[in-house]
Amino acid sequence: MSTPGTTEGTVPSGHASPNVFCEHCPTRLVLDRLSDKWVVLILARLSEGPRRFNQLRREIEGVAQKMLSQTLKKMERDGLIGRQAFATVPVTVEYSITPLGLTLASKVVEIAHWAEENIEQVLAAQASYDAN
Amino acid sequence: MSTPGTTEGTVPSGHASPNVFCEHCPTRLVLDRLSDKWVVLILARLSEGPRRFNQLRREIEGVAQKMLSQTLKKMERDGLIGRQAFATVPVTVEYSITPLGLTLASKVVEIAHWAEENIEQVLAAQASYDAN
DNA sequence: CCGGATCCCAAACGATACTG
DNA sequence: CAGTATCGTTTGGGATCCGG
Repeated sequence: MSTPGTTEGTVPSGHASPNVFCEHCPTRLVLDRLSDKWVVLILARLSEGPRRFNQLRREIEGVAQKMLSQTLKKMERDGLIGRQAFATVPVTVEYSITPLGLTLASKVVEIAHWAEENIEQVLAAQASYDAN
Repeated sequence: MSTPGTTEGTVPSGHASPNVFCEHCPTRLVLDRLSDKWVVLILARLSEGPRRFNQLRREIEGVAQKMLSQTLKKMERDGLIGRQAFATVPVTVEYSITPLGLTLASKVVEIAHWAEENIEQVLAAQASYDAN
């Protein structure tokens, strides 16, 4: 990435450049977000347009309410999505993607596409590996 | 992705098309791999060239031997990386990326780049959020 | 409808020690 | 050098109930 082959970044302009390979670099936080299993799917959905809470819940199979609300809160904190509540009764809440989130989403949907396109090769490799 | 707005894929050719939003679709396996915290970093390193075990260990700060060998084994099973042992003494093992792994790596390094480029915006958003 | 609070289990992860 | 084995801790995440 920044400085292949080294463990700490050089300093090209101002302060230490971020380097995901460095243990305590905050960029690791971003990669950790992708570990949050649902972030990828939420980003993909919201990049198509705003969604209400239960709407998202239905569209993303298998997610528990707790995980969804937790994940949405984290993503809001990270500035990836926005949240707007309408004082209807019962209350309506709408989540939307931010410009920042959209740039990440564009990268992330490519991973999803890759998964859909190459899953068969992966499954074949697994079968072959397990045959030994 | 495949069929936005629905929960199950249509069947264009042969069998059900993969759909990451579908709960039990195997494409979820791929996304789960990215949850393996070290996969991204290993892919990035190996896409630069082959590495020996301890070489990788040194280049990826903070990884435990156990996690590294576990993760490498999974990735080999998935067909993302190759493993070659040389009967030297002591034994030498070299890991390299496969053509399949390389296509995924190209997507994944973009995420890493995004992290390095946008981390400040994320940190700022967090600070702003926490101020409330 | 949109969540928060609580409980609980399984999996991930890390540290250490040991082996071919 | 390149792992495996074991143990203990931490975290993710699902189920359920409750409240605004």
